[in-house]
Amino acid sequence: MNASDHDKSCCEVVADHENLAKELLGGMPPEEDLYDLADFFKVFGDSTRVKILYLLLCSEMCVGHIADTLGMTQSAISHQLRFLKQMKLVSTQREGKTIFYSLADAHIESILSQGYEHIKE
Amino acid sequence: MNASDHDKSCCEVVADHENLAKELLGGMPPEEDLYDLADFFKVFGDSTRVKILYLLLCSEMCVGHIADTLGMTQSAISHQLRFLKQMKLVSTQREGKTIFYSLADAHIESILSQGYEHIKE
DNA sequence: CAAACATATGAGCATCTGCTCATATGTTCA
DNA sequence: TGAACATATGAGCAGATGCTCATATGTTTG
Repeated sequence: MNASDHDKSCCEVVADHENLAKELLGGMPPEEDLYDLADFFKVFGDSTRVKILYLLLCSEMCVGHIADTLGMTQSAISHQLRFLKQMKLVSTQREGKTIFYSLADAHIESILSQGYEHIKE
Repeated sequence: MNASDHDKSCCEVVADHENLAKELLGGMPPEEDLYDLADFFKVFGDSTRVKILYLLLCSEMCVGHIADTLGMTQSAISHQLRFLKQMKLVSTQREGKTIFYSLADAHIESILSQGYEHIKE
């Protein structure tokens, strides 16, 4: 069975099923935003990145320090930080040889804590 | 360079670097919770699932109707709904042959909207 | 019970992801 | 300038992911 085979009689009686679909789709953000949104949440969908974000919630940190604290390689952390930076969740500040990473978005803490509330139910 | 090779002198002077790491790790949720948290956010990290959640935000819907509205196969949607159910984001209610899915968590709307705020900056 | 309908599920496959390894880039200081 | 340090990055690989296709399960109705 593919997308167009659904017998609409299963749901409440609706005069024009196609128009309802359009109406529902019209009520949500545009397609492109939904992709961006999914990409944004992908950031939080990996435990390494979540750990990094939690660390940065306490204070800004350099790459090597994050790697040490999490017991991971500098390379792995650096790759993830690049991703976090692309997604504008962290920002950097160079001081000599070292580069400090810090959170760049105010929503992060509340998003994390709301997710945490969910899994703790 | 691996995790233990980092020369701690790059950061602020800290008396006992290892203890600081433990302290930072102690300030965040336990390892297992962080995995659960990442798994939770993984749900929002796919545009198909985000679309489903947005639809269910409007009203409960049956599988075939969701598939139709999104222009995807019944199978694809059913697989995703199973995942959403496992993660306790949706719940089901059978009425005869059809099964209605609805949101099962109050955090979903605010998590989605905070994510949306972020990408709209 | 058999046919029709709604949904669920397992296998298979192409793509994506997150790591490692080696190496490059950039900075400081002797 | 060259050595040491901090970070970035590209290639490659194993495992995860999201779909399709075929089929199974469950429900209603003739």
